[in-house]
Amino acid sequence: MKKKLSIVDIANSLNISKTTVSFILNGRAQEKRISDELVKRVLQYVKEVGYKPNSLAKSLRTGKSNIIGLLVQDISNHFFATIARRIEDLAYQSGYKIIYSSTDNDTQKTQELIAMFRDRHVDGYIITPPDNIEEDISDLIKDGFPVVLFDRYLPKVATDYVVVDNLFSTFNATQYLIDKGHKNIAFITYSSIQTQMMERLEGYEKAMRQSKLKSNITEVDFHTTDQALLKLMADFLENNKNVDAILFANNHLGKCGLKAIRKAGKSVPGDIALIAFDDYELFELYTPAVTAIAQPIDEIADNVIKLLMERLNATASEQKNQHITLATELIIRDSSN
Amino acid sequence: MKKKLSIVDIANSLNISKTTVSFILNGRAQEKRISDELVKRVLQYVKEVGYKPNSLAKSLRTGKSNIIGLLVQDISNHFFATIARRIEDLAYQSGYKIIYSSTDNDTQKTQELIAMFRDRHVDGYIITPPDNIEEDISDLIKDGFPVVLFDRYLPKVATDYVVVDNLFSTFNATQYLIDKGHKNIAFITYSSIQTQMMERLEGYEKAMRQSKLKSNITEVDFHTTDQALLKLMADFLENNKNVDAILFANNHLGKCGLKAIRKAGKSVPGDIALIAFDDYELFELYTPAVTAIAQPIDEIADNVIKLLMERLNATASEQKNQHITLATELIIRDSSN
DNA sequence: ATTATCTACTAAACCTGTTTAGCATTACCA
DNA sequence: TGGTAATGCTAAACAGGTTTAGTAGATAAT
Repeated sequence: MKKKLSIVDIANSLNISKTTVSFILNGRAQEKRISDELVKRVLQYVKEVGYKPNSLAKSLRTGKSNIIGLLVQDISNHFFATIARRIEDLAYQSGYKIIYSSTDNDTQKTQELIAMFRDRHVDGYIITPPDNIEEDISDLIKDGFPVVLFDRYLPKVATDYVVVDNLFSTFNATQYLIDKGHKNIAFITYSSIQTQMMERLEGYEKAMRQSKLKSNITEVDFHTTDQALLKLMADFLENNKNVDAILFANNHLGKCGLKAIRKAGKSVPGDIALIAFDDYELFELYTPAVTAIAQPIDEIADNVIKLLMERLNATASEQKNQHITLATELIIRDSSN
Repeated sequence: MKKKLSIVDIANSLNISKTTVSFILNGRAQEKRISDELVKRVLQYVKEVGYKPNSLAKSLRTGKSNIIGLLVQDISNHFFATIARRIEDLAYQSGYKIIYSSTDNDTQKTQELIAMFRDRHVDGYIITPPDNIEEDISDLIKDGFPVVLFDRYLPKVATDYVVVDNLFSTFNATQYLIDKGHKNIAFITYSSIQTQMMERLEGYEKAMRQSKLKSNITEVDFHTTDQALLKLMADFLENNKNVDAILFANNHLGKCGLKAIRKAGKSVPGDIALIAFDDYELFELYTPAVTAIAQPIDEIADNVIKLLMERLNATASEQKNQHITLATELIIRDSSN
């Protein structure tokens, strides 16, 4: 195990001060009037021996880390995994690394993770915030850290965010079902006060109201296990035989709903029409395919990174907050019916 | 923005030396003969003001970080995302944080990521190694870092790993197809020299050989885009009309295969029987459901963490390497046929 | 000739912890 | 009573960088 070189080793080998080496490596040679000849000599030597500054020491002194903290609800969920992946790639291209972790929508866990990120001197934050996290995030912002939220936002916290037009999306999807002649359209969602969920609910209700149809809303607890969810869906189908269409508020609910419907031996969209929020390979390949509200995954990731980079590069820390709302696409797959 | 407290602030407030504070906070009070009374006073005060040591400074001095580096092939792939998620949870329970990143099976990217992890003083590594990474991983091991591989291993590198019995899995799956009367069984895989892929191929070939059937193997490049893959699969179906069963070497190939088959208007398993390596919700819900070789995802994660924790806690760095091979399960879903 | 300015660097402080080496006291023992 | 041991704590070095403040010598200006 050959010992790692330090900046002092470099300085000693070249008989110069480590200050000089530091200035040169940080591109401050000109500003510090270090001769071109010496700059060349140092860079050459550093490359030759493969010296890499210890970034812990660097972060300790500068308070910067070139690391972005990414907190998503659940990294094993396809929607978040795909966004995380793209964010990782884009950040990487800008010279930033990503540390990510799942919040599980758990406030305390999220608080701990934020504390850990702060502790590791993360430069910026990308977060899908759980409930009751307003204060922690406000603290981050107050302390000057760039924070970009996505998927949902916090009405009480002024910062950048990227969301989709949830209200219109479910309104539109519900209207689509109504136009196809469905009357008993159910909406299955999580009982949540998060903006995206509230808006999705509202879109559904608005469409139903406009057509003077009766709403049928089921709210389930976020922490329900998959098994319990399946049971719940089965019971729902059993007790709501008149329902001829269901709109699911996210991909996980849609997935479990599909399973339950399949178990119940119902046909889609013959017996019951389905629309799920978030598209999914599953919905595309299911026979017959399930109509879905597709979120623009790449665009979301692109905008999140764009906003964060703007904040990271901003000299004046006082810039306007930007709110980006992207359109979704209703991917109709049951048109044959 | 209230300034963060440092250990010096604590020491000054209590009129004692920071050395003493450090010893107490690190549980070395007894060993260092610090009076119980002072210990109590310090702990009380630290709790009161909410002081948390700066872990960067700590890592810089100790070389330890309580962080584990996790490198998976692709975090947006369901198999890896689920394992990563569980590893994250388990590590968290043992007081470790996870940094993860996707290798994309790209050797250079992986090398850079390993360098970054080293640089951030990661304590241990969990890796699904790409090709030609032997030397970098050997270096890690030589330098005393715990390394656990999974999904595949490197024959030339002596370290812990957790894999599944790939050879038997595909042998068994192929035999199942043969027993059901299929004669023209194709195997679609990536052209890869990675152990898991080689073994899967071998299992297929062995079963075909034993039954004196002719192998039909298609190897595609790992970096083929989804679109190209779809085209490729379509062409395959077009040019192999006699094929009555296909075994896919992983979930992604299986997924694309399904799409192609659906486009070609073929029925499963009527026209063509399918088995995919890795189970997937998609395969379960597809109509009719697709038979799959399910890997024991939880068990893989559990064993990976177990091995890594054993190494991290080992006093004698010279312990035996452990190789764990887990069984898969052939989930038969087309038995009706 | 003296002072001011510029050039090309560098010594030392700093970031925030951990660890080593050691220093007063008091207690114990012959 | 002098020497050793135990007790309870601390000063200073250290990890590996960045940044501040400054210095020595050459050149220019007054």
